[in-house]
Amino acid sequence: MRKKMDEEQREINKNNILNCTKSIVESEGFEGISIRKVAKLAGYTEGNVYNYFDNKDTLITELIQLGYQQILKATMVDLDEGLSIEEQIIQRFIKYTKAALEMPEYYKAIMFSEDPKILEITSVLNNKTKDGKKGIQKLERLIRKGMETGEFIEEDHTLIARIIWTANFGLTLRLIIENQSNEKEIETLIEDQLGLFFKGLRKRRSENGN
Amino acid sequence: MRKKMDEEQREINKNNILNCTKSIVESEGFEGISIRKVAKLAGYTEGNVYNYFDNKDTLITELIQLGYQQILKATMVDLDEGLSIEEQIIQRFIKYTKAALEMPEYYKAIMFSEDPKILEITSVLNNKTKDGKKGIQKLERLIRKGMETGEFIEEDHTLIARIIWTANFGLTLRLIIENQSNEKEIETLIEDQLGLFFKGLRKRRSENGN
Amino acid sequence: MRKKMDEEQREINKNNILNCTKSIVESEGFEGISIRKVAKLAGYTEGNVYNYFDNKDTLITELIQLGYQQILKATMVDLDEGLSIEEQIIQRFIKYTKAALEMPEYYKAIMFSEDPKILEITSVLNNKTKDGKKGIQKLERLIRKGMETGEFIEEDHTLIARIIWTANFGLTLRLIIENQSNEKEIETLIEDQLGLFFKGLRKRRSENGN
Amino acid sequence: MRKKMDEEQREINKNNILNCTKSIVESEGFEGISIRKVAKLAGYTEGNVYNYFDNKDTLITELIQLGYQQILKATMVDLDEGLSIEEQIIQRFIKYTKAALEMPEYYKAIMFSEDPKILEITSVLNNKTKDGKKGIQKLERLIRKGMETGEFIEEDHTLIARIIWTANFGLTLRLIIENQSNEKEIETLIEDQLGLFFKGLRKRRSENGN
DNA sequence: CATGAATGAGGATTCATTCAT
DNA sequence: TATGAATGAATCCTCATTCAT
Repeated sequence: MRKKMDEEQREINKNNILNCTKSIVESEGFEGISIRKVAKLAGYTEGNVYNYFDNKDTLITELIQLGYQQILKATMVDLDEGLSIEEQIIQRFIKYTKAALEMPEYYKAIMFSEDPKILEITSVLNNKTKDGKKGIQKLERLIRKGMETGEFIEEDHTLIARIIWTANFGLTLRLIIENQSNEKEIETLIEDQLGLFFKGLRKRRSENGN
Repeated sequence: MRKKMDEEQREINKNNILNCTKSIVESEGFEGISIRKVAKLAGYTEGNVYNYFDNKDTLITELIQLGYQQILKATMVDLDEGLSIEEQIIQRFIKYTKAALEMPEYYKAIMFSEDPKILEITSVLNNKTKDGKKGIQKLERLIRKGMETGEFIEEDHTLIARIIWTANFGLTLRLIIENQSNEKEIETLIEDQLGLFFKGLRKRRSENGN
Repeated sequence: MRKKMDEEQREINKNNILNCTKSIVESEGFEGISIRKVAKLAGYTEGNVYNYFDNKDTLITELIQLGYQQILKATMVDLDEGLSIEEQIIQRFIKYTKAALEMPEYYKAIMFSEDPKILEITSVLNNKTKDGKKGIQKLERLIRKGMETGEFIEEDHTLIARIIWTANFGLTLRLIIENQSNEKEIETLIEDQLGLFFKGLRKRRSENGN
Repeated sequence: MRKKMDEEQREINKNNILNCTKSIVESEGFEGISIRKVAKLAGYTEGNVYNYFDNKDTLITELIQLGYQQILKATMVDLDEGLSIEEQIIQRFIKYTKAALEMPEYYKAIMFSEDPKILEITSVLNNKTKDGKKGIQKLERLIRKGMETGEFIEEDHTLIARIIWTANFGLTLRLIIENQSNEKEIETLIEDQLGLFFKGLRKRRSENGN
């Protein structure tokens, strides 16, 4: 019982540290992280931080993993029923991008990490990684489904997923870097980019069964 | 006359410093830059670097500007004659991406800079910026031309340029971050991504009204 | 009865800690000792170590005492019968030196400690110390015996013991520091050094008065 | 001219730092050295120490080299003429040991360093090192000379030198560690130890040219 | 007895920048 | 122009020890 309390308290403290670190990242960028600042902001002694994280690197790694989960959670929310595959994909990307824009520095850091542990989650051009956790696999499945239902033309669904994902990734980054924040414009841009893709993907009647 | 020599020499020295900084960036990443290292590598004393650059920030800003020019130069090379607009665009993006992949750390730094001076050059979603220096403007012009010649359907050429540019940007970054280096694969990915866009852009006979 | 168990357990735990510390010393040197590392290696928590040792210093002192006993034990092993005093001394020194060379860092630490408690055991040039624990006293006795049996010339046996002991001490240390490990060479060096001494100590017929 | 001044000043500053470090060593032992303390004692900023020494290690290495030179200088002083080889050796060892006893902590550190650069100078059991600098080579030469002049019996002079050197080394260390400081006693001990060796080395008439 | 969080000081090192020369 | 010593603050990290639980 006591043990459980302690475990809980520990978890709370770790999260406290992580959240403080996150707020540093958002205000000063990722390179602004220092154990000093983190400790001060979290109300701990510098040394004590090391009771929760072995070193700066593992702190950062955990921070990034946490951030990625937050973005995924925001993306994986339930959608309206009855949407076409195309519409589902668009809705998901809009949610994803908006979540990213709410923690821009953080998102950049996650997506730029070359830490193998992080790349296992974030990589997109690489199929050597475990399944399940990765966002692009959801997209892949949707695209395959669209091909099966005849909504899309037959193509290499892995390739298509990569093409679309990276495109939205680039757009999201430019939105962050160029500090665009008009919600409507953002949605439009995403829709237009995806729309242009889908125009090439949609099965038209003339290609149909005749 | 002597004055002129001095000016020239000064320019040479500045470039020397910039190039040395660039090589540090490629080997140690952008955060690896320090005046100490730059000075040592360039064969100057620490203090003397400050005779050429006010401070570290201006050095970095100039460095980024230089890097962008180098990438643009590699992109703006002459192409074979007789290429369709679509082919021209694809060729340019392949060249651009390859140039970026040859200086990956550098490229990331350029594209991630939020320094206003740099953004003036690199921004893509923003039309408040100056004329001809920017790469996306060349793309815009090509797309407009393709619309005028009837190769593409009529659309907002600025928007289309942004959509395509950011897509390739995202792909390029993932190639860098995930450290993909197979030239053939890279070309194929670029071609496939752009190809999917153009599929939706190409004017087909049935849309041709005649 | 229960109390006794506790006492026993306590002793076991202390020895566990001491042995773990010893292994740290051998792998990282004496300055590598930290309560953290000791605790982790011994499977205790940091704080708990303080239930067994008042502080780092007493831990180290006890450690050194333990080490000295181990070396003495290795030295005081039974020898073949029928050896001359000279041969006995040589055999003992070889055993002693080899034992030292098997725990080099540890041996250095023991012999370099200026902690009074340790010096009580290790000192050699000082006669103010207690009785039988000390290695040099065994040597002294052997030399005196050799003088009594007529194997050696009459001399100040305390002085001779010191001379010989320190000589072997210096040799042992150089063997450790210069990392010599060839067993045969080591034995030869010890034998040669002691041999040269004994050459001056042996009673020759011409000095024998008869 | 200016350059020369600067060089000189630099040398002065370096020596200042080295001497301050030396005094820390004598008062707190070798493990007491820290850049913080050195800087404070020398009146510099912590960071500035790094303008003179690349890091703590090189500072220590230079410190040890300096110390060894000081001991050697004290040892290599001119002796009275007309001394026998044996007497010369004894005199040198007395001077050497006294010099060591005047900087005990320092001496220990030098003789215990396993830094290759230092071992090149201090090693005694190893013949792979350059000649000239090393103290034992002087001893070797004297012994060989003693053999050539017929003062000593014929033996392996390298081996004899090692035996004698390590013996005195051990004695010196015990004098330091057990904090013996009576000059007369020290001299006697050294003389007695060497004397016992020489007793076995001296050529006696009966062994002489028979 | 045992836990492990917390402290506070100290460790080496690096850095951008200034300034007298 | 050029030098490089000097500064002062910041970096990450480790440590012995204490103490409430």
